[in-house]
Amino acid sequence: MVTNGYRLTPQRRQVYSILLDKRDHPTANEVFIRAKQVMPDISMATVYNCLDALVECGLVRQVNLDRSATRFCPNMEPHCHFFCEKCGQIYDIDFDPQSMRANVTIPAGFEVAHFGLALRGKCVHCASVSNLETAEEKRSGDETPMAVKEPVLSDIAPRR
Amino acid sequence: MVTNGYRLTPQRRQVYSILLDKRDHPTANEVFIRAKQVMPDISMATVYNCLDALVECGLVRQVNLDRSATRFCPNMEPHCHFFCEKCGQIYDIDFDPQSMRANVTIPAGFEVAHFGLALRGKCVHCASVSNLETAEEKRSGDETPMAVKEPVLSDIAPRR
DNA sequence: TTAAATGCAAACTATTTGCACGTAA
DNA sequence: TTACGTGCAAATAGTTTGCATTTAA
Repeated sequence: MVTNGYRLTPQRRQVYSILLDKRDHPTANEVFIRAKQVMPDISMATVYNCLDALVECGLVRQVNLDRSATRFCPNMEPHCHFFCEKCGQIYDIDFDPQSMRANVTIPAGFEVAHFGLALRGKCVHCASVSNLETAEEKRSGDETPMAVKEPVLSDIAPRR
Repeated sequence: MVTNGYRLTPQRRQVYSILLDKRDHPTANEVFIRAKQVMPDISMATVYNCLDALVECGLVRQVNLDRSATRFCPNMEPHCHFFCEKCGQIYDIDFDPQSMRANVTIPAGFEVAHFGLALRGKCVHCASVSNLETAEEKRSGDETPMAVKEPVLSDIAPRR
């Protein structure tokens, strides 16, 4: 019998279960490492295949926030991602796509399938740490300041 | 004299001017190809260096929408990106980050530096084309339907 | 004068592909 | 039974790095 569809293989179960387990937005490589602990013979190609299948099936989302590796998220509830620029952690944050939609005027003829909101900044932990550091610097006052780059390129002008 | 900052080199001018020219969200490689036409000796490493410098200076944004190469955008006005899943084109769309912000409840202690909204779907052009195709199929009715993947993985369950 | 930028090549990381074999449906 | 999935290895992207030389400030 031709199923003409995705098959439920042990590898796909395993990969999905790994994503559901810690929900820490792992990269394909991290999934691979965790999967190997249970299925020593699994290959990277299979991990990508499984992840892609899960995405296609609408069970998993891809998260692309910067130039680094794609991360995977099994949370299909409406939510957005907060990326901590200090520690690299990704956090899920609730939001209402309905009200979001109301704030964007889609040009006529465009068909929107998905809304993706990404926030960047400092997470609770990193924010409190760097606030502490700032406070300490102010108190002691003898910190060698890190070389700060002056954006002199600001006065750049396009060539006529 | 120590400038302690970014230098305004011909290469950086050129790269920035390329981004401003067509505003079509090119990848680093596309910028490289265009730059070579004017500066045959420019290298890929320099293109990345220039792009990164422009980003650091707040003149350019990086756009990461999927697993493919990072794209670069010289539009620093508040806007979001619409990614056409059919043709791959990226469009800038206006939006108001203020009202957006009001719709997301940031957990206590998190410091948000940037809001990034990404939309996916079909652009005007691709939407009209596929609507035409759908209409044709309905009329003729003898189209061999493309093999549709049944997401049988939907009933997947995490291992206990 | 000199720290920063360039060009080149080599290194790396992320992802994809081809193919023989295995297996879910 | 058979189209789809797996594992392995090799191939491709995409991006980064080390280093000798050049250059903006």
